[in-house]
Amino acid sequence: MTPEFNSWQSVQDEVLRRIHSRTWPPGAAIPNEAELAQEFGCARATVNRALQALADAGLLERKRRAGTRVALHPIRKATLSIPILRTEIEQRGATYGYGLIDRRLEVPPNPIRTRLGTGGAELLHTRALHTANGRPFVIEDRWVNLATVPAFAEVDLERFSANEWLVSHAPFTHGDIFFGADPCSITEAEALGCAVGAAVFTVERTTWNATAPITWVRLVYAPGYRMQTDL
Amino acid sequence: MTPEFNSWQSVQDEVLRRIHSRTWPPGAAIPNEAELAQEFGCARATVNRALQALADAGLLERKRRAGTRVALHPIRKATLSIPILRTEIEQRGATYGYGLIDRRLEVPPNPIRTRLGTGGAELLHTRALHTANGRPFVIEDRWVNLATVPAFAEVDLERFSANEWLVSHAPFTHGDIFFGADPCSITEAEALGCAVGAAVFTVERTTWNATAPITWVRLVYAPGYRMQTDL
DNA sequence: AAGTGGTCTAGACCACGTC
DNA sequence: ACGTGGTCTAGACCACTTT
Repeated sequence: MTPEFNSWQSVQDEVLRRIHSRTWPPGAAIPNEAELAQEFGCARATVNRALQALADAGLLERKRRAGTRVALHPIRKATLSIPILRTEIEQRGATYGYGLIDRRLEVPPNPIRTRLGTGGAELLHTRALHTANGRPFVIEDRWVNLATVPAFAEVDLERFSANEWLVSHAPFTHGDIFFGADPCSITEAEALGCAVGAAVFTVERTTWNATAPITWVRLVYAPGYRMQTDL
Repeated sequence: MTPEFNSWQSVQDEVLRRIHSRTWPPGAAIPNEAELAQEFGCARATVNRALQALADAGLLERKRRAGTRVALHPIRKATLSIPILRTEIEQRGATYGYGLIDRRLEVPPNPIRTRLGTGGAELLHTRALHTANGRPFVIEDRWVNLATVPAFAEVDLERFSANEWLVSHAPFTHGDIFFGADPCSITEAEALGCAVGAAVFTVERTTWNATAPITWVRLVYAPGYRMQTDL
């Protein structure tokens, strides 16, 4: 007798099997939800849930009226979780440490001013070092827009990292993030205790609350750092 | 009168508003689905859909019996789409080019052999250069396990890149991916036309089909490359 | 115009984890 | 043990897009 597919996961597994076995080759249209529901002996909503998950994963392409097709070039989507730095370090089984390097009110250089759109206003510029087992792990170089987050001016940055405070007190609605590789500058090399010009992994993140810019941060990881995720 | 929340998106917006306005502060428990459904005047399934989306986004933490809480440290999840290299270059408005550098059957060095778990077997080692507007963009250094993908042995790699062929012909069930920054080696510098030791962004990806290893690939991007995504 | 996916509803049962 | 989220169902209406 026909096996039963009474959970959306089992439906998803079966659809995956047909894609991998090329029963439904790349580019082909697959039966519509109603037909599949009948074949699988379940409700259409269950099929919908399964297909939607596969479309999110990039394996199917769905359009109203046009139906559902197997993606020609399955674009894999890797999800990076971006935890606070303390958690990132502790998850590696290391002891977390933190120290403030610098904190001053000043007008940011042009590229940052432009990205944040804060014009000629002064922002709070903070620099800090996060350590793992006492060894330099990452530099946090940050500009905070006090016009959006006035309470940040009062935070005792000797004790709490800007990273942590902002995450729990200044929710953002959207932002962008860039990953790259750069040669280590002189001041960065000094803080990280590595050679000038060494290849370092960098992250630059800008966040907004609605249209109000909150902060721009550049993270410079010590040489050898790798960021990982599963597919 | 009470506004109506008859779509899961509007429910999500309202919940978001309450989180941002700290009506429901970080760490607090929020009413259960049945209560919210009644308050919002919609079905519980609609509330469920909204809360589930927010939990996926890392803003809520849900546990059976324990209920739903606002996350203390909202872990942002950035999703990177990993397209085939041709598309990545064309999306930047550049002309895509491709050239095979090398192709030979050999036993991989120990680290790669260990990662793939192929023991002392020979794998197909290919090296290729992908160009944007004729300028070196990324080196693709790849080991393919012919035991899993025998058809790959017949592919004309002068015409089709390994990247593209594998994506459409060798679906993988899972894999992992590492991002890092490395100093450019001599051979890499030669292919990319940059200085030896320059900081380059690197990606290392391993993929399996069930338990069978398919391929290991290292991508070395030309200096200055950045990977971007939105939050 | 018509067919497809997208979503909502009301009710039900279940799995899990906390109490 | 029991309350919570997780899911399934059957039916319905709607939005979109292609024909």
